[in-house]
Amino acid sequence: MALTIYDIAKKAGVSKSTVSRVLNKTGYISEKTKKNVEEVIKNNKYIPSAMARSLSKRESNTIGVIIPEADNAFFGEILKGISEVVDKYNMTLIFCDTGNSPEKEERALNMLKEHRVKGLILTPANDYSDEGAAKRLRKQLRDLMVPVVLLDREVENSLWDGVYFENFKSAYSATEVLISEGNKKIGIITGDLNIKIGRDRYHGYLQAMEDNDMPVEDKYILEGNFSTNKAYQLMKECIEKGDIPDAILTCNNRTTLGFLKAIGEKKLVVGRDIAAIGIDHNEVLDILDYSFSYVERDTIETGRKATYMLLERIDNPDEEIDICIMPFKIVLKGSEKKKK
Amino acid sequence: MALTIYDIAKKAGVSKSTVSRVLNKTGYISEKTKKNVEEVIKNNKYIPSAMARSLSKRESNTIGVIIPEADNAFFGEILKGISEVVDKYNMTLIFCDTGNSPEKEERALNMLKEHRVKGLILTPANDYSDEGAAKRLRKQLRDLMVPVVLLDREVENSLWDGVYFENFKSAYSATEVLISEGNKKIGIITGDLNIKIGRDRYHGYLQAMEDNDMPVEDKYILEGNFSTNKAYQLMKECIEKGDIPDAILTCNNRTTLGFLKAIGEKKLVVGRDIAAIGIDHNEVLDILDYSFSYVERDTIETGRKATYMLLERIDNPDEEIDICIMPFKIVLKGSEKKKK
DNA sequence: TTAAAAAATGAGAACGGTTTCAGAAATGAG
DNA sequence: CTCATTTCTGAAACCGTTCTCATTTTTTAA
Repeated sequence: MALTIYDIAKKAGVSKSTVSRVLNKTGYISEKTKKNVEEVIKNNKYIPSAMARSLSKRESNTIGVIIPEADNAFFGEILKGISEVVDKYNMTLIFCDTGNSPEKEERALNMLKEHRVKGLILTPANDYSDEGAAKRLRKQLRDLMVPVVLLDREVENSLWDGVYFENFKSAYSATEVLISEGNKKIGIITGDLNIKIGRDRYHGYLQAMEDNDMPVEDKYILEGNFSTNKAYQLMKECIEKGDIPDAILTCNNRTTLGFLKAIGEKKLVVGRDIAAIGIDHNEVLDILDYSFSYVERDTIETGRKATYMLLERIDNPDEEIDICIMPFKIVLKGSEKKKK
Repeated sequence: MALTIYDIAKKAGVSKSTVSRVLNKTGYISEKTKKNVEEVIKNNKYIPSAMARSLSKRESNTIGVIIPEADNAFFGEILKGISEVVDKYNMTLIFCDTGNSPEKEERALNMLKEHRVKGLILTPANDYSDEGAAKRLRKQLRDLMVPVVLLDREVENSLWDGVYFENFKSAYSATEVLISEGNKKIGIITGDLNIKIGRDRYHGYLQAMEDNDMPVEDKYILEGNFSTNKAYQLMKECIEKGDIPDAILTCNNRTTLGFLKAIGEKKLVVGRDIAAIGIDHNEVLDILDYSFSYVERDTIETGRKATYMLLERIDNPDEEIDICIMPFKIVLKGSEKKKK
């Protein structure tokens, strides 16, 4: 077994109180004993037990992170940002991937509670739009009894801090770009409409259309679910029906890829046969010089921001709820209009 | 503060020993008290403290994972695989991202030791080819005093289990594909040659060339570092010099992208002006129907495998060292030859 | 019926730290 | 030189569990 504080005390010929003082730089200590104890600690490579310490201090130094898909670059980058700040503050990060399953999420929450985490950063498995499920999640979070920062996906009627993106507005703006470029028949491949961010983007599109007196046609509304494959299928069918819109808004990075796949397969060219703009940046498209306009947001920074907010909240539990909306930027690459 | 086992005992009118028995389903207990205690636990939403439990049992249920770049899809997928198995066995995962910095890595190791993790899955920040640094890492790992499974990057002369890829062989095979397609001047954009996997791939290339009596020309050996940008710069310069090889082997996913960027920028077409094959799959290329041949490996499965090996090792500390080499598969898409 | 065995429970030590308290040693003021 | 401070140190309680014993109660066997 690893050495204990008592072993060190014995070797150094002092009491464990003294060792503890050296360890924590607290209270009075003579330079001589300090040096001596430090020596013994170093020689024996003693590292105190975080568990014992937490137990004794009745406070852990750990935060929990629950995300739905680590293998999605979007969340990978967010995790990176979180990890950066957690490391900076010498804290510990317990990681859980739910694979978008609410059951796994519940298990993860219990596990984090067992570990008495100080706080939690959470992207819910889904946003529990069904009120029963949302209620259940809210209850689970309340039972955790620690600060929570929601990330990317809201939980309606919840009282937690959150870092979100401007879903409605970014879709609205992107749609307006398509409109202002003179596209007439403008369609959308939506995200999952069971998820709020999916709905918000869809509504942003609808609103932009309405505000600009553009007709919204059902046949150009392809109801997807944020996956590459669904988007591909929908777009493929759409093309096969022989009636494609002038322009399309794709609602996330994967949807964009599915769209492009269908387009490519049918030998159509974006920016010639169909205009398009997407939400989310696909780094690869730029690298390949594949001109595709998009709505960009800084994911790594988002992870950092969420972590700072959590730490802030841990220190000030009684401040007002803080919601941070990360800005977006529209990057035009030419795909937003059909060149004649 | 959260409830303790003692609170529950009081409410249930029993001793904490009894509550502990109910909690752990151990020892004798009458059906009646059991039901009663369970009731109280449930009503009060009592969740025992993992720290106190670990301390008492002198064993944690936690493993550590250290990877260099969570924002790299490759590691994101690996993390996904690890997380899956960790969850399956109801364990806890402490996550660290080193950003390829040995200093951060050392801090991470200390932190994990503080938490008395049961085991560690590690992709070293670099492989410490410089013997001094390698020695230091080996020492740090030994000091951890728990099982370690290395992932993707070896540490020379270490005595740890590991899950690796067939770096030499896959580069060898990929190079042979280029050779057998009749390409004469075959070049390579290497990975970081300070890292063993970088060297191994490079040596695989060299060996394949030698075994097939192909001349290796310095000017076609572009020494990269696994990054998109470096590969881009190198390839760009190469093209600008006006003497490009017939075929190129790119040594990882990012290198491939950098290569493609340079190629595209210069209006060259892979499979027409230059043949190429890469190590690592870039999902996007397939989606975009961008025919690029590559060496594929199953990353999520690799994460799972590493975790199983770790758990196995934790249970059987004295078995022989286990090294698992994950298989690779060459997927040809046509880019491996120049169509005349 | 009775003694032995089995079942049920609680008391208390232990895990490895921190922290409060009290006493001893050193220092300073008068 | 004495007394009050200040500095230094250790003893012991505590954190929330598990686990070993010991004790009591119940069951079983003879």
